[in-house]
This record gives sequence, structure tokens and C-alpha cells, in this order.
Amino acid sequence: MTENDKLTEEKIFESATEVFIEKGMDGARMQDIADHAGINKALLHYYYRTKDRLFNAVFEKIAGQMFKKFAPIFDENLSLEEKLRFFFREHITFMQKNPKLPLFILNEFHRNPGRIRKVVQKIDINKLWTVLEAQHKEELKNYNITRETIPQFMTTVAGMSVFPFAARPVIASIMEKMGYDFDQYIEERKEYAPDFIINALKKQV
Amino acid sequence: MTENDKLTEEKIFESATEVFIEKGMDGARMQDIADHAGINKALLHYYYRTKDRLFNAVFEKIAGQMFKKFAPIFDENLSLEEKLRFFFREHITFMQKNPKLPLFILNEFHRNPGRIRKVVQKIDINKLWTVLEAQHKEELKNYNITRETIPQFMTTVAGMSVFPFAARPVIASIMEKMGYDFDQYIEERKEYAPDFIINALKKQV
DNA sequence: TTTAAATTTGACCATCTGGTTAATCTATTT
DNA sequence: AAATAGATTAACCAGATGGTCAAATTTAAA
Repeated sequence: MTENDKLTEEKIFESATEVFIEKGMDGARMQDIADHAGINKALLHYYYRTKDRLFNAVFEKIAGQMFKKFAPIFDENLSLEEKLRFFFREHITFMQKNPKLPLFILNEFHRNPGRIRKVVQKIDINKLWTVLEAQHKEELKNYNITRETIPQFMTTVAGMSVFPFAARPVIASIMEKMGYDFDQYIEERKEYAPDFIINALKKQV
Repeated sequence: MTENDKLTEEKIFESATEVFIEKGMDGARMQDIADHAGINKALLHYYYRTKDRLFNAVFEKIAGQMFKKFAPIFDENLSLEEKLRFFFREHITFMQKNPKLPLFILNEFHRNPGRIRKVVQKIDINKLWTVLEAQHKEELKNYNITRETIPQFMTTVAGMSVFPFAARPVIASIMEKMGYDFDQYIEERKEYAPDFIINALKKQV
């Protein structure tokens, strides 16, 4: 029973996750989710009272997973360069397995900005940066990163990783026409991105 | 009369544009658009037969505008560096005025990949690159751009410009907590981005 | 085996939504 | 001023959609 409980509820949750990611909150239909899980629509409301609650459950889990992927950077005992390489390798690999996640998250954050606070509140980014700064005090002297340009740097890193997936349909379509392969392009980006950034940040002596 | 015709049809088109960008195709309601334009809902169907047709009209115009912003790069008589600076200045300025466009476009392309071909087909990107290559044959020798890394380079440029707007809610929320101002960050990005890229591409002699 | 609780379902409902239609209003033409 | 064509509206419709409910079925406890 408890066994079966979890199976049904999990099946619902997983189906909801797939359908919501594919169609978004507005585009998803409760019937689709029920069909996808092979159950009656009323069961959705039995486990999760409303569409909103179901969506919230799905979204919070996904957003959590996504941000967890950033965490290891702060405790791994690596040099800054190695951390950058580590991040791009891990993060892009994760998105290769979940290519539709980025756009889904950006989109639902945009449509309901209230959600962001819940996720962002949990993180003390100032502290995170202070830790990072302390860990690499000497190293940082060789790079063009100042208090003023942290946002520029951070969003550049995030963008180089996320943007190819958020814009995948457009990029893939253009590349196909030019004779490039999108998957290979992604694979190469794991190295290209950190190389690019490290090169950009190095102070010209 | 013809005068009034245009006024009504334009009013509808503009209202539709706003509502579609704000809520997306799925989230937008014909009634919202009618209300926004201050007219009866039936009038929408009088001028544009269906929601799909109305959306298509809006989307094609927007996508067209967006891509036109990339065009000047290919005929302006500037150095590569200057073209990069020109692009970021113009493109980011354009998005400052239409901050919700990028996510809207990415989203609708994702939801209906068929649309992309219509837009992409019109552009012969191979030829565009050949032109660009010929224009800057000498200059390119100093940069780390090869046939193989063109996609990496192009998407990096696009991403550095577009990503901050696509992820604006998240970025702005985090920055607010860190004491940075999003608008100022965007303003500074017009220079930071080309600087960053040029630095990254310069061959270490 | 009986009983009670939890799970699953089919049928149903109120509301919303895109779309239609017949009638009214407006303006131009004759 | 009458007629005609186009613009605008109120009322309406069929189908979809989120959600409910009582009945049926399964599972666990007694």
C-alpha cells in the first residue's frame, strides 16, 4: 500500500514534470498529465488538490535541483580555473540530459516573479562570494574581476552555459543549415567556454 | 474611414503584441486583447480570423524586427572590434526598450519550431559569414576564430547580449539582494561585453 | 471473514474560451 | 434623402477545462 501509494504519486509527479516542462504551466492540461500517467484525472486532484499546487510541487523540485548544480563550486578544493572547467563540464552535462529545463525555468520565473524570492532567499550570495574570494585571494590578483564586475562575470558564465539550451531550436536550426552538428557543438562548449573566459579575464601583463 | 480602419486594426495589432509578449500565445486571451484595445471581441475576428492568425501576424513582425537588428553589422564599414562594439551597443539598447522580447521569442520558437524555418530560411548565413570573412581577412589573423569555432563565437556573442534579458527576473532579484542595480548593470554591459570578447579572442603572442 | 480505511473511477458541473451570427450603427455615394 | 457598403456590437454556441462527488474497488486491520 505504502509501496503502491508512492508508485502512483510518483507516477503523477513524473508525468506532471514532463508535461509541464514540455508545454509550460499555461499550455499543460490536467487531462494530458492523467493520460501520460495512465490514470483517471480525478486522481490528480486526490493527491494534489489543484493544478497550481501540482505545478508548484514540480517547479520547486526542479528549481532546487538546478541551483544545487551550482553549489559544489564553493567547496571543491580546486583552483579558480579548475572550478570554472568543473562547472561548465558538470552544468552542461546536466543540461544535455535535461535540455528543456533552462527555458522552462526562465519562462515560469518570468511569468510568476514571486517564485524567485523563495529560491533566492535561501541563498546568501554575498557570503558565497566572500567565501570564494577568500579561497582564491592570491589567484584573483591575476584576473580582471573586481567587486564592480562580479555581476558581469557571473552572468557571462551562466549565460555561456545556459543560453545554447534556451535558444536551442534557433541555434540548432541555423547550424543545420551551416553544416554544423548541435550536439557536437555542445560537447565542445564544455572546453571552449572555460578557455574563453579564462583568456578574457587574464590581465595582459 | 480608411483612416479609422487603420486606427482600429493598428490598435488591435498593438494590443495583441503587448498581451502576447506578456502572457505568451497560450496564456493570452482574446478577451484580454479586446479589452486592452477597448473594442468588442468580435472585432478581433473581423480583422484577423482566428487567434492563430493574429498571433502569427504579431510574431512574424516581431521576429523580423529582432533579426533586422543583426543586419547592419554586415554592411557598416567598421573594423571587427568596432563592429562588435556597435552590435552590443545597438542590440542591448534595443532590448532595453523591449526587455520582454527575447524570452518571448525563444519561448515561441521552442513551442513551435516550425516557425523558425520561415525566419531562418530567408537568411543565407554561410554567405553572410563569407562576406564578413572577406571584409576582415587581415584582421582575423589576430583573432582566435576558425571555421570550427564560428558557432561557439557567434552564440557567445548572442548569449552575452540576450541572456541578461531572458533571465532578467532571476538576475535582477539576485542583484537586488547583493546591492547592485540591474539597469546600471545592463548599461555597463554595452562596453563590458565587447571588451570581454575581444580580450578572449586575442591571440597571446 | 468482516470491517474500515484508503484508493480509483465514471459521471457530472460551472466556468471559460475561441469563434459565429444577426442586428445595429456609421459613413460614403448617388 | 435614400441606398449601400463597411464597421461594431450584443447575444449566443459548442467544446474544452479545472474541479467535484458519490459510488465502486482495492488494501489493510480486526
